Amino acid sequence: MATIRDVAKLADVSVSTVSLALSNPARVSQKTLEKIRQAIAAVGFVADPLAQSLARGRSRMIGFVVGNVGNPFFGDIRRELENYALDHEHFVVVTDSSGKTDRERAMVEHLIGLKTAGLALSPSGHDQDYLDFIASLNVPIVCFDQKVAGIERDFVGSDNYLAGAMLTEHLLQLGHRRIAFITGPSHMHTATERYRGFADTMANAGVEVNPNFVVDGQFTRTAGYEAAMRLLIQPERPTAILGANNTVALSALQAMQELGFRCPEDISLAMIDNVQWSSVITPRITMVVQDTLALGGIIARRLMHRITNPQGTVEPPQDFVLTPKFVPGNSCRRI
Amino acid sequence: MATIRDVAKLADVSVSTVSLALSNPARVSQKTLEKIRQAIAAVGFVADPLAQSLARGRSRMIGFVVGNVGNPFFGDIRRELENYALDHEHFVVVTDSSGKTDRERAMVEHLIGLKTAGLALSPSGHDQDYLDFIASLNVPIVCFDQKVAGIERDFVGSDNYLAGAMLTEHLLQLGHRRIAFITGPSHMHTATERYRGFADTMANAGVEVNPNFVVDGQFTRTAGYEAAMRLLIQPERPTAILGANNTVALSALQAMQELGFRCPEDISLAMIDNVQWSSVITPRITMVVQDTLALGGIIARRLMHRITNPQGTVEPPQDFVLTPKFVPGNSCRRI
DNA sequence: CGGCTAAATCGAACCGGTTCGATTTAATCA
DNA sequence: TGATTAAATCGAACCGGTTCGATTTAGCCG
Repeated sequence: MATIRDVAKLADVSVSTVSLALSNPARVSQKTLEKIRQAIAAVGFVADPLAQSLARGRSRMIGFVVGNVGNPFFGDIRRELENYALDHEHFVVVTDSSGKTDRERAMVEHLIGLKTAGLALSPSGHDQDYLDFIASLNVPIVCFDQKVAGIERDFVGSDNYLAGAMLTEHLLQLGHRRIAFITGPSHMHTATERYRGFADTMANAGVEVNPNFVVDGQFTRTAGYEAAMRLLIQPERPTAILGANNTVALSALQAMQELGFRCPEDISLAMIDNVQWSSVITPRITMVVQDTLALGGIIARRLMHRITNPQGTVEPPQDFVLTPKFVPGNSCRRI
Repeated sequence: MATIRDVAKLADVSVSTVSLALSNPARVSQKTLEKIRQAIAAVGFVADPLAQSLARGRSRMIGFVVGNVGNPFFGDIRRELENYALDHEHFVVVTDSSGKTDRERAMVEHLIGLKTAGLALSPSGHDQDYLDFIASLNVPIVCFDQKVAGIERDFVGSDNYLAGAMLTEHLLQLGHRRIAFITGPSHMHTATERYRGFADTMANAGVEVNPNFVVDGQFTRTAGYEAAMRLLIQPERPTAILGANNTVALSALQAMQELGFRCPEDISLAMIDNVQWSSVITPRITMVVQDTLALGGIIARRLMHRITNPQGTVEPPQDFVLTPKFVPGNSCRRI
């Protein structure tokens, strides 16, 4: 592999001039520039990104840290970020924490070690130690999806309270009163906000929530399935189930099917967040979806903005909260 | 951030001794080792991975390159690889080419620039230029999923011919004769093999394939949908559709539903490869699935083996081909 | 044409490690 | 106790760039 010194030798200039020509061509004379250009082409020089990063103290990589890259929600965001980053000569490296906080932290540490230019992070940690860790990082970071109290960074996400409220209102309008709610982990902002939206809307309508109708689905398939089963075996069953995310809602659908309940004839179902093949799932689930492409775009622009504008003018962290959209299906019936 | 020189100074030894103590403690005396240990703890030293990679010419990163990280098939493999890699102190960076060959190449180049220890690659390229490029890389590479003729590397995948043949035989056994096949891109090994399995099995059974019953679904949603529509508007319709992968098959299901065909009453459907929420899709599609966890495990072990055993004994590339598994659903009826 | 300034170029130090031949120290044995 | 050898440690070069103060060159003016 050709190095910058090979180029310098061939072009008969100093190494520093070659470096300068590469980073700031305007400051090098025309004929020198031309000599260097030819020399670069002749030896096939490509700058070593590792050496550059070491010397500069910054790389051109952007770290993307999520709990599950397989989730299409994150997939869309990743794609948007990646396209935007590539346009700006940055490179996205994706890491997946599998939802484990300690692994997430290890990955962030690793990315920091790589001197990444910036981080797009969907944080799952919430203890003080983790918050201090994030705060200590001197790198542009845009958090998304999960708003964690105590992290003073840009945040991009959806109005989760509204999402929960919208679906609850919809079910109330259809005449449902015995509405069950499958929640997510209590330390997750999305989970608690969606639940708040549900609870407040029920209260506002003067409908009391049966405590047995609120079950924890952990946003996972197994816990969601179990939670749904607990709902379905009660003597007085709910007439509608509201899943706080796609995973628990579909787990509920599976449980319903297995026990022989029909949806929506026997029980209505609604969920927050889309899923890849929603159009071929019977019934089509009524849902509230996030504008993933818009979210991805905002994350990308905000992060690149932070990266390219050094901390000169210390812009305070900002929240970007988008309104989710109601997408009717045929999984909710009027009663 | 503390450097190795800080440690050396505090421990009152030379920099090279500290480095040696870190990489090969056995070659350093007990008391020196202890001094160094304490110094490291005192200054909070952590080796800079960039500097290490630059000096060593190799990093501890493994590149994972696929066309779509969102595909659960790749997701499972990624997870297996990641777990195994972390156990061996390596770090997986995931990149997604979005199925674009030029982007895939750019990403591989970038990963090579990062001096990755090894690559797990599901190649999409196939022209000679690309093959030469891959051949020129002096890094352990394990290819998977797509077997590309001309790439002399370890390969891990499933028996796709068998997968196509199994489902075809199943449909034949149920009495189907007018079986349609939605193919994938002709340059993809998985697509052609699956088709061969279908065609051979039909021929062996003495059943002629209606040329109008073989349509190209490109393994994508839009093309798959279009292909399925073409099948469904024919005056003499197929009694069964075999999708060469999950995407085209589900697109076909969607098309059938939209036109009012019932599955399996009107038309049977079968597919190769699982999909995340197959259990809640009605009907449950009869399919042949790959053992993704096993594939991931083999890829991981093979790659780490290549990484840790330098090319001393130049083991020839090896193919690992697993047998896929038949998973009955209720999307195929006897006629 | 000398003097002054801006532009162009250079040299050396630096980023933070690794590596390896050279040197010092310690252990072994005659 | 001195010679021999192995073990421990060191110093300097190196990986491949960047950076910045110093030096050289060029351009302009009086």
